Amino acid sequence: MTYSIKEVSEKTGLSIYTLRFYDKQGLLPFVARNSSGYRAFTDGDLSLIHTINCLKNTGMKIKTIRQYIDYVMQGPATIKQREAMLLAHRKTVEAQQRKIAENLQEIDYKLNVYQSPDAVATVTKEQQFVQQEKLANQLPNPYAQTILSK
Amino acid sequence: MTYSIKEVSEKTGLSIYTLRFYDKQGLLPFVARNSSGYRAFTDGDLSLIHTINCLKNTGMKIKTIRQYIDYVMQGPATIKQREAMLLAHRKTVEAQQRKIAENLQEIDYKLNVYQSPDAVATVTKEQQFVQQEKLANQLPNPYAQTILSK
DNA sequence: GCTTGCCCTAGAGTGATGTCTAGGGTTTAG
DNA sequence: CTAAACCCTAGACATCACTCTAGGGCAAGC
Repeated sequence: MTYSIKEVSEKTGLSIYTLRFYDKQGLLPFVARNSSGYRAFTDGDLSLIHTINCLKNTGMKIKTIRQYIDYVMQGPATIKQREAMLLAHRKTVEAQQRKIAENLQEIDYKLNVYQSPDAVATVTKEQQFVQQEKLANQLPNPYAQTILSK
Repeated sequence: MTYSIKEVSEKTGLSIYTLRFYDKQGLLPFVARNSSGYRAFTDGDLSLIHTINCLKNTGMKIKTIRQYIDYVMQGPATIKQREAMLLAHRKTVEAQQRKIAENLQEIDYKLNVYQSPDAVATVTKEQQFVQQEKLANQLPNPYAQTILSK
């Protein structure tokens, strides 16, 4: 049993264009063709495409994914190299996660300000501070309206 | 006290090019100019650039960040809108985090296979499965070497 | 045998986010 | 007063990852 590109598109959520693009980029050297030149995807192919998707979704570049796939196509001899690649990638993904978590905290801090009952007062105070700062350096007031009553 | 674009570049890690690009995109309407037309950044500006960076690093598009900054420049009247924007963004960031965590688990699963003492056996078995599958559908063997000894 | 709905390739186009270049002005130390 | 090290703009160029178009082939139902 094999799948057409349309079926694979529906199963994976990748557009037909994207699948062909990946093939052109050398990400799908394992996908065979039938007698009419149509791509014939097997279940094993789907599993590899799933792996490709994982790497892509965690920010790995297509060139790097191709390197990984090339190793896979060379068989068990390249297990060490694959391990090294995934370990390196794992580190960048973890760093990415930490960064996102940090930034999310800052966003939450902002949200807390906006959701507090004193939001208007806090924001007004910030704005006044900025205006004083600009004034002190003889720079124009960047805000639409001036709120300067100390 | 104000900062030059180079100082801000060093403080934020954003390149001078990027800072100017952001300005062109309307992200820095609050940055004033001195008598020579040079940008003069204040501490308040740095704080807003920090916020912009948080939003950017969590995947918010420049257009959307500009909308947020536009609200900020309109003063306390737009607090509700800012809150709504950050809440919506917060949801997408959380979804993003979940997706990354999922994908990382799959990568870890692969890593476990590669790091196991039976790695060669496991990988060889996978490869044999794929080859059987291709054979069963009269498709060519995608691997460099054939390992078909049942 | 003709229409419909697939499939193919090559290559052009798009959108987001920078990055750099050319050409020119400013500031400061010697 | 000049060299070095900044600053500016406009706009070209680059990169990545698609997305689409043109032109054409194949397969199944009426």
